[in-house]
Amino acid sequence: MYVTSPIKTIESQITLSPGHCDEFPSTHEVTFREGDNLFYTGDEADYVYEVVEGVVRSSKVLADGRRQVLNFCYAGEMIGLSHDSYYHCDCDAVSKVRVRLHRKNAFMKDIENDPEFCLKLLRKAAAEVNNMQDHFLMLGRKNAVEKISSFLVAIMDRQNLAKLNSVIFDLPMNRSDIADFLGMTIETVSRNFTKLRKMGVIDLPSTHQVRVVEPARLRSLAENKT
Amino acid sequence: MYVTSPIKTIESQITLSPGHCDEFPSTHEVTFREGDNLFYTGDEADYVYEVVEGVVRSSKVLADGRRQVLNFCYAGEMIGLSHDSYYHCDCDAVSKVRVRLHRKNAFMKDIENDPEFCLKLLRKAAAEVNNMQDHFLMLGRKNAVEKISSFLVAIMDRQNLAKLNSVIFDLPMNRSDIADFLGMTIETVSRNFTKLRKMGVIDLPSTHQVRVVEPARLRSLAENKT
DNA sequence: CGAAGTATTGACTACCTTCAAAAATTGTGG
DNA sequence: CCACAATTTTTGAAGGTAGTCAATACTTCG
Repeated sequence: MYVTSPIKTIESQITLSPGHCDEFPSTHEVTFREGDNLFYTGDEADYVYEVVEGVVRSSKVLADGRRQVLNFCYAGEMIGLSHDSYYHCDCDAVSKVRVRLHRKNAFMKDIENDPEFCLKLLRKAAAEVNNMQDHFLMLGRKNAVEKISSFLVAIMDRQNLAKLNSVIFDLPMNRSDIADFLGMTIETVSRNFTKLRKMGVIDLPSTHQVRVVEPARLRSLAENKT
Repeated sequence: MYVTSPIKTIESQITLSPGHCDEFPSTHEVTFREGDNLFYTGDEADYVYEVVEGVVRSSKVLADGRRQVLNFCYAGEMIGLSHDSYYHCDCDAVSKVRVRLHRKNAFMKDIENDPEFCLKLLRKAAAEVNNMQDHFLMLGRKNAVEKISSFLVAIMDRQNLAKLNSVIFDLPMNRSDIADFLGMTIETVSRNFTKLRKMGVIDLPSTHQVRVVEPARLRSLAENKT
């Protein structure tokens, strides 16, 4: 037996479809409002979360409060699969969120009983590692414009908006989330959104919407200085 | 049947022991000299590499030459397990290196035939994702001193030197490698090694050796400003 | 409509980078 | 083993990008 919707991600990014885990009601849905916490670092990792609707944010925080956003999880993705029995990041709702909770016990049993499922997960984990390595390159080596550009390109690619000439999409997260994801400040994020707008590469119909006017140019800005 | 030495890492970090893959001579050893390339981005990923001796470096490079070192692999660790049929990073010998090559076909077969092995790999992948997330925090949010401190602490922990009061160990990689791993320049790396030395936290018997005089202080510097 | 929160813009600062030179280390040939 | 060249590392000085602090504008929500 399989659940209906696709399952994704370890710590938010491993994609598997179709999912497993419902011999019993080992699965149930919960709703969170914007800003609500799903789990904290150190909590017992009893569940694996599958985002059904909305966007969640995972993050780590230093003792003095500096925060790094690790990922934004969209519908169809999973978060909270840990290598041990505790969560290793905080997880919060960026928007109103509906999630399906999978009991970890049942989930792990499914993996053990289905080698193909396990292998698929492993392959997705490797793909995820590769994605994260690209993020390393961005955090470590790209400047502000390149970071913002990369961020927007990544969203386009993730939502299969890559091939369109001009695209408009939502940014459910606020400037603070973006800043903490890209390793910069909200001011620098804002300044560089403005910069891209003034360059004519993007337009900002509202603070939570982006129209990419010149996708090709944005893509080249994401990698090189121009 | 199992190979004798422990196997580690997907893209260098997933640890499994004991390893598999030797029903046939699907495994053989090769030696590389310092600076030699093991594989490049885009090469056919025919082998999974297990480091037996020495240290290898994986990295990604932007079009204009900016480089991000992704990881340093020590003896017992593996690199080159890709989610598809190509490598996604460059891999080079930091020192003289002996590696055991595992044919990918055989390796994958082993995974398929041994659910326990696969699950172990998956768990290690999740642990690795968590490690990489900590690296996100470092690249995105830590300053120069904190980066150098974190780097040294990570090496100590990796080599189980954590509990000693004063430790001395080798740094096989050069300043340029460290800079590209931590997302800074060689000058900043050098200046901050000097800074930590002048603070009395570490000593530098040679450019490729570090003595940690005050491990506890180094550890606190790795996370907070002091 | 007013208050609170978020985003943008501006002025100034700081940290890291860049450019440059000196010092130290490594490698090579006599 | 030493001398010299090449490379790497360290140190110095100047400059730039992003950060900080502060004020204004915009949005959201009661």
